[in-house]
Amino acid sequence: MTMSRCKTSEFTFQSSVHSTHVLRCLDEQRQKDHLCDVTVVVENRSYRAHRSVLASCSEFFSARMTKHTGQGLIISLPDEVTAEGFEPLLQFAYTAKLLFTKENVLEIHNCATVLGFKNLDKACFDFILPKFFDSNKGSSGVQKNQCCKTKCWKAKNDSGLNNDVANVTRNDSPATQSPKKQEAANTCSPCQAETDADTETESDYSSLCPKYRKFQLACGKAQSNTDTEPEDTESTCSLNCRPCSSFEKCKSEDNVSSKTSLGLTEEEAAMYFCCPLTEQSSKETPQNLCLDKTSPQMFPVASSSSVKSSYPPPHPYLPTREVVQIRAGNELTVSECKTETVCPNPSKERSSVEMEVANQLSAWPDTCCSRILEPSLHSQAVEMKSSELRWLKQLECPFLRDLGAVDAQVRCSETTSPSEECSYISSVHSEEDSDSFDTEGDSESYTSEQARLMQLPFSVDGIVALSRNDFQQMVKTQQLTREQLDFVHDVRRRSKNRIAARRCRKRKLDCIHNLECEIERLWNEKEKLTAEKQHLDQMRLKTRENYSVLYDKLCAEAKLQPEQLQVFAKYTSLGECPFSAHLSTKAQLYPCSGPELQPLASCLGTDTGIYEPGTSTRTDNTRNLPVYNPHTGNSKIMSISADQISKPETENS
DNA sequence: CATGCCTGTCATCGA
DNA sequence: ACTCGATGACAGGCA
Repeated sequence: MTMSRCKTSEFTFQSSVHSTHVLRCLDEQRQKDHLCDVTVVVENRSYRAHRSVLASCSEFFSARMTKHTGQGLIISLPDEVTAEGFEPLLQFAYTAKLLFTKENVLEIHNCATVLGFKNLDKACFDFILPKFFDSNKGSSGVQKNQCCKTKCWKAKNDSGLNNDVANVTRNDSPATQSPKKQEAANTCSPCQAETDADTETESDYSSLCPKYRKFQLACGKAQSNTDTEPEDTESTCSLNCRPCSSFEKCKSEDNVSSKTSLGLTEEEAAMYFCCPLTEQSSKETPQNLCLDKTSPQMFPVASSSSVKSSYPPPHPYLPTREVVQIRAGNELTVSECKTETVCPNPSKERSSVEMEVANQLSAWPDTCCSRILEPSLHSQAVEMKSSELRWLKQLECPFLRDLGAVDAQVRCSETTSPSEECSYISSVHSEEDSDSFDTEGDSESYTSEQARLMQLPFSVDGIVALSRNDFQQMVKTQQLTREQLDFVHDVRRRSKNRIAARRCRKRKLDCIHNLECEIERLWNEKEKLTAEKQHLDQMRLKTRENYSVLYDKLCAEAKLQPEQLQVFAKYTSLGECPFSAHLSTKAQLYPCSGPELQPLASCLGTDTGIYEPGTSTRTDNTRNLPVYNPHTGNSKIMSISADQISKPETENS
């Protein structure tokens, strides 16, 4: 009865990389023509692929595949579809990344429309095409340099437009947020997204400290967690607040060449080390700091993934996040990255991120970001490596950083191979995620000021993000004075420690929260058990009463003789016999009671003592005495109450 | 002005 | 020996 109500808690392990891994394997299979079961013919060219992949991406293929189930299916595409347009789409189907240029984007768009490529048309072309081909679009307002909360917040205060934007999003924010948090959330959606991005790695906490994992598990947080990795968050944030005012100029500077020795490309080095903050850039276009209200529907809202847990209930929403990436080539990559996050309002949060993405993307051709798209820099789009990702983080395209995917990938690529990923997401969400940067600005600005005074040849913002080896290598390659060296080390140490302190505090809060959960759970369990005990006690009482009634009836109707009672006692002389509760009294009340009943009562009460009706406590007026059995002629030590002892004596007398 | 909260920093410890 | 992360303690800012 009760056991059926006690369920074992369920936990869910959700891999953040599984889908990517599967997709990559499928792509490899396609390239090796392994397990491919369909041939697509376009303009006399044939492409091998997997039906399931094509069908899942394209309505056209889905319709065609379902009609033909046999092996060796060959599908010829309509004349409108060209190989130039189809190849990137096929690539997209297997990589979630669409590589396109201004020259072929129309062709791709046309093919995507014909083939009904899901999630690509609106998510990509609806706003990319106007940006490429809208001649009315000016180049003003292209600086998308702000990212960190502090600056967003400050910028917002300085800008009426941002206030408007904030008003737009304010309704989306939970009313329970503290003003500070709410402001931060309202100010800059990428910042929120940034914190969401952090949620991918907080699982480290549990691995770092088993006790936290225990608490998280106890509260079922193992699957619903959304913790953060403030380190990357901050480094990301701080790194990006330095817009590159002139890439070409940066490239020409001497320190670039020295940075290339670190394994960075010239562009990376330029991006990384010479991006002096342009005051004007951060001020002149405050509207870019936040949302673009004009593009709220650019991305379709994708379905949320779900997790399950019996206790506590999981977050009911895990919105996806789309990431726009750029590659070090002349192609633009729009990829969809579904990542586990938690936010109060998935659709709205998502839309704000989408708007930000669209907003930022719209500015690319005019910003320094566009420069890296120039064909002269890289002719080939290559896989992102950690160094690339790292310098991508420094680009002035906030959505890159703020969405956190770059961070996550950098982390993954730094710790493992690029394809071998941060293994899982197990995150605990707490509101602390979103307010990590409120007062950071002052410290950062002070540090920056100091760095300026020290005349460092690079930005101190980046040194925290560097790995140990990179940092040491960078320090070696730089001709730093003793003071500069100390300062750099000091900054790095303090930044690291600052981040560690945040993590530590967050863990502590999580731990407290989990303990509160545990307490609440245990209280509920205790109340439940108490109620159950009371119920069982009542049941027992009722049962005893029923037996009592039965016994009364039996004795009254049967009118047992003493010998019969002896026999009855013999066969019912069990400790657990419910009659035992009444024998001490019944023996005195009924006519059949008498000295003969003594063995019966004694017998029934031997093992468990004499019990009072309705109670489970043994009365203390019992004594162990030898009782003579007339039938057997033997004496037996039995526990007999004082009442039963005195009764025969009075009767005998 | 006192208080509590948040954050950065330092010192220390253990890995 | 050195680095790094975690964490307690302390101080300062802020509401």
